[in-house]
Amino acid sequence: MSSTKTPILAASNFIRQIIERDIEQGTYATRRWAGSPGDAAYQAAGLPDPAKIRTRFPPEPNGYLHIGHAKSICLNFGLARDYDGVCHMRFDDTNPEKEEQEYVDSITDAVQWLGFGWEAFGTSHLYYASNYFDFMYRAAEALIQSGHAYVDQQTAEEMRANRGTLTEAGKDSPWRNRPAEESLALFREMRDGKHADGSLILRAKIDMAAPNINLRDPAIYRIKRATHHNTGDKWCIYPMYTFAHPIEDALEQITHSICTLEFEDQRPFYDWLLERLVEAALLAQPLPKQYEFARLNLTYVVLSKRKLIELVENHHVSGWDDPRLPTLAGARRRGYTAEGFRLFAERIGVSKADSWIEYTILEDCMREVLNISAERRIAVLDPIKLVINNYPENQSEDCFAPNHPLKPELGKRVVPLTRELWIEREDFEETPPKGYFRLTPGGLVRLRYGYVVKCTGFETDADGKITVVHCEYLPDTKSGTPGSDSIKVKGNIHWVSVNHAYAAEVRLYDRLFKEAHPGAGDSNYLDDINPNSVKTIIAQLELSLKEAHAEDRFQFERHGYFVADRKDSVAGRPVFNRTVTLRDAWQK
RNA sequence: UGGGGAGUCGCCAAGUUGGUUAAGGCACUGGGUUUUGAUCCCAGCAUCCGAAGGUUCGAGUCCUUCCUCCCCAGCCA
Repeated sequence: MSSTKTPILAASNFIRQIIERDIEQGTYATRRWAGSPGDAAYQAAGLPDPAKIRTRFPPEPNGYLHIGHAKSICLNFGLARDYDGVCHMRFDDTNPEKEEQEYVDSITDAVQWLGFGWEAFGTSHLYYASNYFDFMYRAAEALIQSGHAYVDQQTAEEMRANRGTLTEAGKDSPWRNRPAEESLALFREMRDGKHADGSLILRAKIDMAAPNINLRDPAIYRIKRATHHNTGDKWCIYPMYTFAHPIEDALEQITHSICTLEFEDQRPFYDWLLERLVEAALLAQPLPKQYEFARLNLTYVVLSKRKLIELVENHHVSGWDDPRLPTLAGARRRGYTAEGFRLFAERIGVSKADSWIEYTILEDCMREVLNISAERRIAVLDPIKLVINNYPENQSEDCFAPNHPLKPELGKRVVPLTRELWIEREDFEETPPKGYFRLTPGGLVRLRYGYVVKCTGFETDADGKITVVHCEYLPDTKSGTPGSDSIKVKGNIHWVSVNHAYAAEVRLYDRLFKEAHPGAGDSNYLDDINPNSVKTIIAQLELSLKEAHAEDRFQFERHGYFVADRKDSVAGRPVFNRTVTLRDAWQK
């Protein structure tokens, strides 16, 4: 009947095909691994690498991870898992001005929360680009000595001007052909702090007329006096991403270096650099290869770092973990599950085509996972009182509600029925629209897990707003008793005993943006913010919910999936966040 | 109007070297089950693969031309 639908089966994609081909052809079979990252000589002394492939997830610790990163994480770690390889957790921390320890902590948390780890073949594979600064420096000197790099002293403005344009070739720097010894001496002075920030820069010497702008002598090492979160003040020069990343991959014996499309133009430099370092005997073949895939675009969401920061700093949301934010920290508070994200990642696939995934796909994945895993509970979110006039006062009767309709082994729990109950305001209509089959004057409806009742009247306040609904119950119709369904009713509404309820704070979240493409065209994405993205209410919950622990997830029957907020819940007084509603085929 | 990529059903996405009727998922539409208008089950859903030509017995898969979209001119990653 149910649960066999969720198994996550990996679909074919171009990256898997490349990996399968490489494994079949033994492309990386000769690699050796000495137990940790290192240069050619070090690795050569190692054993054949037990990992069939090595991938890596290389975030810069300068922000929080979001749903887009989840795609990359699932891809890289998932590939390693599926092909007997390992995925390195690597912080690409080459720019000390932007990076902080706080971010590395939140990132490792998020990756582990998603269900992945970096312990494999007996060791941890948590690495930092900054741990390779010594090697990078060595590689830079080797490049200078082989005539493949030089120290330029043009200003940033001059460099930009001489880079040319998309259609015009650039001009050689006047310092381009200075002797290698001179560049070497200058580079060492840069390292030794003898020059001001920005006054000198190390550039690769390739071709100022290259049609690919990234090959027009790209900057590879800059002077930047900043305290690094990891290396402190040891260095005042830092490598650029362009230079550092290929080296990081090579030192770690990465086989498949998977990144997003915008790095495609960078690949020729990636290969050029590594080949030069092989010539310098610093690295050995086979070299890692870079492959690019399309980053995730999700409707009704913004994923750009700049916009996320703006939303947080300008208090459009409560913080980086606001449940409305697409950050992993936010999604977690919202109640989204790691398994749901993994399902999502497989479901959307991997390709090179720019695409926009409909947000409902993500929600569906969460529903699919939660439907199987979440126990059911009863919650009245917008209460009005229902009085059963023919039911004795001071009487209480046990009704039995299954904890999970798909898993009878989880048993049932007792919910007490009394004369006065809370029911959902929308479950009563004085003048029902066509097709409405809940409570109406004179109509019958079943109190879920209890009796069938007949509406006998209702009360309103001065504004005509319904305050109390009256009914009478039919004694022989109690759920679970013989003949209880002799009277068929289509409507089935939930309820909570007034005397046995837990009045709790519940946050009803909706999407943060009301437009599928926030800020599309000339509009400002901030103007597309949904003013009703959260509604905080006091709901009447069945008493058992009072004991819920932070991050416990439930399906509130007929409403949706909710989670006890991991931040604001207190023992004995949990607060709930709505993760996602149930599907609703009833259009009102 | 330089370079690099991408265009297969509303949204994703398979489609190995050209070979019967173009996978699958989501959405949608019918029908069934159901004490959640949920779930689940069944059925339907591209004569067509950005366009136009061409090669071939045969093309989404090869060739030509064209169109559209994305990325690149940080001492960011």
